[in-house]
Amino acid sequence: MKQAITAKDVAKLAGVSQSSVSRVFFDGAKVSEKTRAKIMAAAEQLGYRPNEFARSLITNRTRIIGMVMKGVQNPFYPQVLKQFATAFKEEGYSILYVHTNNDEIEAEDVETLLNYNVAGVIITDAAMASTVEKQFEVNKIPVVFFNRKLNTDEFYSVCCNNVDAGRKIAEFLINKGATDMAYITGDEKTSTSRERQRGFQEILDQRKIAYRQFASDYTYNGGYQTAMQIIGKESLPAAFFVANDIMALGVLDALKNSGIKIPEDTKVIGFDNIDMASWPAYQLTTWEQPIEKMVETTVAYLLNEIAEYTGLAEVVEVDGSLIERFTT
Amino acid sequence: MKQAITAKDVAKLAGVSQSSVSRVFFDGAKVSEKTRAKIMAAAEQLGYRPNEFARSLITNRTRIIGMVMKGVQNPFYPQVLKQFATAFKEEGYSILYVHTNNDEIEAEDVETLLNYNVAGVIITDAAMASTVEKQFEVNKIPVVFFNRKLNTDEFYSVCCNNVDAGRKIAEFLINKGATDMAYITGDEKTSTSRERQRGFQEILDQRKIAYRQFASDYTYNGGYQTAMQIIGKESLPAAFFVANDIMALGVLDALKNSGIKIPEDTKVIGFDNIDMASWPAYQLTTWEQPIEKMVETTVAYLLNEIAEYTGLAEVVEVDGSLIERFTT
DNA sequence: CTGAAAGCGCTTACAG
DNA sequence: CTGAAAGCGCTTACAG
Repeated sequence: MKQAITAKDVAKLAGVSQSSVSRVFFDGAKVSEKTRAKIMAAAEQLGYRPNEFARSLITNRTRIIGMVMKGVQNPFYPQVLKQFATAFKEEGYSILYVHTNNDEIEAEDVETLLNYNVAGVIITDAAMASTVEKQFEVNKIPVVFFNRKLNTDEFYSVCCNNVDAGRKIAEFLINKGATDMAYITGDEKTSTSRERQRGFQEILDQRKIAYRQFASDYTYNGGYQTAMQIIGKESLPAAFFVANDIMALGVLDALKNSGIKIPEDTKVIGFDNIDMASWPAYQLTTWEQPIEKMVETTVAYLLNEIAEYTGLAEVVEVDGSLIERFTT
Repeated sequence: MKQAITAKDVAKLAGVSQSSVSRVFFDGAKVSEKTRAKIMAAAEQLGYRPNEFARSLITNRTRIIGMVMKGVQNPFYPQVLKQFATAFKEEGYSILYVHTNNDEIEAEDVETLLNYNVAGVIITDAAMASTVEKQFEVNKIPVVFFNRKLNTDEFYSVCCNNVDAGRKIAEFLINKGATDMAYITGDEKTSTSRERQRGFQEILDQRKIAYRQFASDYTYNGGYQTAMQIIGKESLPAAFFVANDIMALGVLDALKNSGIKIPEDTKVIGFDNIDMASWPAYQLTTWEQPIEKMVETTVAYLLNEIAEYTGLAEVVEVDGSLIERFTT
């Protein structure tokens, strides 16, 4: 009842074979201009669209990209999703959105991706077990970790240059005159949090500047709570480097609520440059992640791998840049 | 090369027919426990998964829900996306994410949805031309407008009870002693903005309370700019009803930046109850949209229509509730 | 309960 | 360049 119009119908109306209809709608096939015109006219009249499933069944490939996301509460990710959706639409690919509730991508989600035989997979903030990895590999489905690096070097991964950003941030704060500093971590299982920390601490150690670290979780509430605990118990550091913006906003609110003046009493710098960082209420100095470049890189890689699978594993690091506002 | 394992392979290993393998993996088909066990064992050993495309081709239905979104910059929508993804995953459905850049859903996006023969469509903040409507109808694809109501009554639509919420908000502010009020609109093409306004103004008119209206656009920056213009030129109203939260935050920041005390000098109430509304920096009084109930209603409707298409068009309005914080 | 067979709507060698 | 035909991996009447 659904999908009433098939290539056969078009063929009949146009007075040609079904194969010719197929050729018109399949890129790369040859048809004479004359038959093409006849077929296009008939197709238009009937409202024909090729059945994507029949097509996928026979070609054994799809034009679907699996997008695995977890942290939609962080505005960074909706932004990323939007950009991927837009970029892939231009290339004729659609997005299968898979929301995972776990740190690690769930078996069920992998099933979904494999069932739909996705052309490629982008994983934004989840990890992946090595058994899962094998499944994608066996099926020659390229996978990109976006904004995450795994411990193994068996994956293609697109990140901001986090270590270097940490270094630059340290130097920036030193130049601002900060003499002791605190790093508020994100989820410590993530490469992003660890690498930002590494670069940051490296410079402070070199310059013999006091370094403290407080564990948090990449959420607004986490940042708020962590800052409150510091304010209650510890001396105030001269500057905070907070592992991402949304958490930095929490830190900022906690400090302000406690009557601490920014940037006079202490300074705060975040990471990501989400929209809110530029809001008048915050005016957060931060490190901009080059989302566009990261997305471009990811799309280019996936399209290449789709065209010819190589399984290339590599970590691509794109440079971000400091955005100075009023919290430093 | 991909999708190496088919039902045939499993059948061979289990010593049964391919039809029996199919029956084991197709809900509702009957197989004896004995053959089922044999087949399951073989399937597990080989890592068999039914090919979703072959399945869809023959049954002429899919387990894909098309999700059309525009405004991912408003944190309300990522929240909605997450809840839909989670709810549909439980039902065995996947989400095809379609990002539209237009107010009206684009022809290209409709093509995508039709090509994938989606089982149902959810449209969150875009409109739809009537030609498009027909296409879904002809294909018996159920469509839900989520948080939007169209001018025509030809669609199923799930909303918060916006008119009533507007009334309640007016009464609430009157009880707080506000004697003249302003409504800051969202995008005026949307039903949500107009209906919230209607209920709000209705009560003010009844009580003969001064009402002003300022056009804005549902974004943070829009709220900020609109408030700034009011502050420059107009007398300050005793209370603002701002058509959504993200814009209310902009209004709040503009007021605060201008040295206006809240809730003493003026009051502000938003709409949605996004996470940020509860942040210490804002503590925004707002109207909570019952996302969960709205999602449940939508999912239930779609599953019904998928099971048996009726094309039922109805506007379902779910009641929200006032969340009082410190801006009123 | 089970198997053989038709058929879903396409793509793609293979002839002509 | 074009058509007839095989086949992708399933579901589903139809017999037995």
